[in-house]
Parts: sequence; C-alpha cells; structure tokens
Amino acid sequence: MDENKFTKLEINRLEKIERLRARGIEPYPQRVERTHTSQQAIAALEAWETRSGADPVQVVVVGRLRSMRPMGKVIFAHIEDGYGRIQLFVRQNEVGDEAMGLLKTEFDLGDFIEARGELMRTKTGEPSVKVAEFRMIAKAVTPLPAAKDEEVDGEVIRHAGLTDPETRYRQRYADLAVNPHVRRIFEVRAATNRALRQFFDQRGFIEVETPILQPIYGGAAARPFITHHNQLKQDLYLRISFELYLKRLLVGGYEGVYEIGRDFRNEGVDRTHNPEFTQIEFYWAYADYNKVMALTEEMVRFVAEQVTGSHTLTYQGMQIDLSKPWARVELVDGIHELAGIDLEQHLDAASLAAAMKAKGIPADPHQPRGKLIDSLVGDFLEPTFVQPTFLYNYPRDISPLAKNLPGNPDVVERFEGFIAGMELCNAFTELNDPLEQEKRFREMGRDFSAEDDDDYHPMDEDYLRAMRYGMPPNGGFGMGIDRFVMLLTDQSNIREVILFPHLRSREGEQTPE
RNA sequence: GGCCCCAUAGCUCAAUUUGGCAGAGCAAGCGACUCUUAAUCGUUAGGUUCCAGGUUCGAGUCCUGGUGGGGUCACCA
Repeated sequence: MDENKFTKLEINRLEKIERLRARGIEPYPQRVERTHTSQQAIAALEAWETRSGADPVQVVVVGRLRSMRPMGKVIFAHIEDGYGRIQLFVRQNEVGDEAMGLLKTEFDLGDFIEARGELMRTKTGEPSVKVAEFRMIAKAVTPLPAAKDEEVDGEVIRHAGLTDPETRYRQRYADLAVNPHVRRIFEVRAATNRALRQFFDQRGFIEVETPILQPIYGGAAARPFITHHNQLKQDLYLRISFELYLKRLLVGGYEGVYEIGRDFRNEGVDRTHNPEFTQIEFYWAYADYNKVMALTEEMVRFVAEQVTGSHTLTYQGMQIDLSKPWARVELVDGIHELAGIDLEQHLDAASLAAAMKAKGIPADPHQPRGKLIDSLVGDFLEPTFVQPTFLYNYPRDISPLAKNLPGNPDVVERFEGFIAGMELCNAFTELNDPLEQEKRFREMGRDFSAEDDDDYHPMDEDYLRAMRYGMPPNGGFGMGIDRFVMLLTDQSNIREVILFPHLRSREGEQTPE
C-alpha cells in the first residue's frame, strides 16, 4: 500500500484497521441486522414508557459515530442514521473490558457502528441505547471535516464544519455527511419533482422522455454541446430544450405531455447558470397562453404548499406571497413605465437603439430589436418583479416558436414569469401553422448557409413535417427547476441546489464528472 | 473571456504600517475520570503557507506568471 497518499490522520486509522484484523475482527462485514432506525427506536421507547411493567425494548441500531464523550468506564456517543440520531450509553461492566478498550482505541468519529441493547433514558432524560454489544460495520479511513455537534432544543448545531465552497462541491459526499441543512435542500428538490409530477398527472398530462442526443438541436437560442457516435460516424448534439420533440407528440394525439429532464447549454457558468440544468416543459392541447398563466399560478402555489407547507416564502430577505393571482404587466407598458421608452414609437432596431442611447442606456445598434428589448427587460423590469409577475406579449423576432398576437405582426403571445426579481419560466401560445413556422425559421437564419455563425441553427425539417400533419392549437411552458428550488430553499447560488455542480478540473486530479 | 477578491495543519481561522522564530480552537496520539451534551482536566505530535519564478541579508507577507475558487460584467429565446 502506498502510504504517501495518506495523511498522518489516515495512516493512524489504517493502523487501527490492521490491528482489528489481527484480532480477527473484520472492519467491513458483509451484513448488518438493524431492528430499529434511530427514529423508530425513540418512538418505541416512548411507547414502552406508557406501558408500566413491560420488559425494556431490545433494539439493534446502526449508524455513523458522530460524537464520543468518554468518561473513564462509561462512554456516551451519538450515532446518526438516515432518520436522525440517537445516543449510545456504553458501560464497561455491560460490554466488558476488552470491548470497552476497543471502542476507546480503534473506533473513531465517522465510523459506522452497530449496537445492540435495551432502550432507556439517561439521567438528563435523553433517549439512549444501553449498549450490551457493538461492532464496527464500516471503518472510515478519512476523518470527516466537521468538528463537533451541539444539540440545543433539538436543533443540531455544527461547530466549525465544512464551509469552503470548493471542497463542498467537489466532495459533496463529505458536505452531505456533515451538513444536515445541505441534505435538506436536496430533500426539498426531490419533493419539488414529486409535487410537479403529482400536479400534472392529476390533470391528465402524460410524462414522456424524449431524446437527449439529437441530430438537430433546437427549441431555444443556445449553443449546444457536440458529441459523436462512433459506429454511426455521426455528430450529435446534447439537447438545449425539449420543445420540438414534445410538440411532435401533440401531433401524435396526446392532449397534454410533460417532461422533467436535463438540458445542456454550452455557455457561461455563474451563480444562476450551470452547463447542465433541469427543466420541466409541458405542452397542452387546446390551451393558449392565458390558460397557461392560470395553470402556472396554480402549479407554483401547489408545489410550494406541498414542499414547504406554506403559500408564502422568504427569498434573500424578500417576502413572497404565492396565494394571490400574479401581477400581469404587458411588456410595452412595463418598458414605457420603467425605462421611459415607448416601443410603439421605435419599430426598428436602429430607432430603438437611438432612443436608448438618448436615455444614456448602452445599446448595440447591430443587435436585433428583440434583443434590445430583452436587455431593457433585464435591466429595468426584471429586478422590480419581486412578487410573482407575468410579463406578456413579447417581440416576435426573439420568439420564433410563438404565435402572433392577432392583428399585431410584431408581437407574439408569450409570457415570462418572475419571482423575487428572477426569471422563473417562459411560455407561449405555440405556433402551429407549418408554413408560418418555416418562414420564421428562415427569418432566424435557420438554414444550412450560416454554419460558421454563432447564431447558426439548423432547420428542423422533420419538425415542420410533423406540423404539416396538423398540430392542435396549444400552449407550452418551460421552467428551470434548479431556479425554482433556489426560491423554495432560499439559495442564491445554483450550485447549492445541484448535487454535483460543474467545476473546472484540477491539474492532475480527476473529477467524477 | 474582462475586472476585483481569496488560497496557511484533517476542519475553522490568526500571524502589526511591503517583510524578522508560522500560531490557536476543534479533530488526532498518550493519560485521568461510571450519567455526558462542543463533556472536562493534563500532556504530545501535527506545516511543500496552492504551484513556478523574482526582489531582499531575510518572504505566509512584496513583484511576475500559472492553477483552482468566490464575486461582478459580458454572454444567456
């Protein structure tokens, strides 16, 4: 064994493993026989206490050693399992001199242990297992980074735990092992997915799975990751959205489809963007964006109530009320009011850029009008939408998959939902006219002529073919689940809600990504 | 990618105005203690100060480059 890669603390523990084996004790046994979780044991003790005269309850509990307080011939220890923690009360005259010696010399914080004994309360009233027998079930070689725990009013306070963000993300297993609040975030995340599925299943939507490896990517304006299939000798793209595949399914006859899954975008990484992120998209036949808005209000409130038990939440000090109908702001009005620019007076990019510059707002005149409007939304409107708000009726040129507002060729029936100044979702009345769709694609430069361009998007001929078979009118919706979970857990960094966020690889070190 | 900040023991952090013996708490080793709660007490050990150069009699500290992280801007239908 190459001991150079181990720290002195680890070598010390490796020696304990050798000493245990020398005594015929296997520190990594095959099987354990737990009778009670920590939670069940405490419940069993409480039940026993209501029955006078009954024999004490015998239990076998297992878990990770989280604290040890040796007091000579007695040791108090806490073990932690997936359901909580329970105290072990070990007395030398119960377990014997030899076992007591082993516990003191060969067991460390972080080891997994199995303990058999009867349930009791110590003098201070703490539920405990009076240990008759115990054994190592998995030795920890590397010490856990946390120092010590203090329990105050049932809350476990961790002193000087693991806080360095880089180590926490790279070694999430250690982060989870020592930081219960981190475990809690991912429980909330799981509950969010569960609630979303429940919400849509109850309404007759069918959950589907569509390709992640796609020969043609689309449905969003983002740069893709490229990969390659060796045998087919074919480049493939990791999807940037589910949209075009999900809408094909409406052509196939489903009235409501949804997918929860991963999207991949080859773009900048910051506190609200991870290269892979989780989305929910749904498409709803015979609905329009008004119906989607109503369903969104219902959905967000339902999920929040399921997950947090409340229809209000606090995000970075902001009180958010999800119980009322969301504010509705038409984009033109919002820009007029908050940026002081009347979009109807500036129907081309050059005019709008000039108006922005006149107001001292930096504007690149080469950008399309829609992008200029988008930047106005981001700078002037988005931060003000603290309470849930729908911003609706977007410029057509940045929304090639959305249907026009009747009578207005420049505006589409699209909305974005905002909470706490953060964009949460994006939805529209979906364009279902195949000839109009093809025209829009061509307007976006989606043909094979511009392959060198950053904005190059391949034309998806099969999607157009699907639409030509007849696509019912429908409303569609997409929401980043990571950002939604950030809201529900009051986290300001997306990495806090992704178990293994992407980090740059370190020199000479392989990360499991 | 630009700019700003950070990197010291297993963990959390110190180390005086450009510089003068690299320290503490917890964790670890040894010892005491049969109802503890961050148990307590005594004691011992623990360092490539992220990496590579440079300035200086002398660098954790100052300079240059790099690596990684955090923030911010750009990007982001």
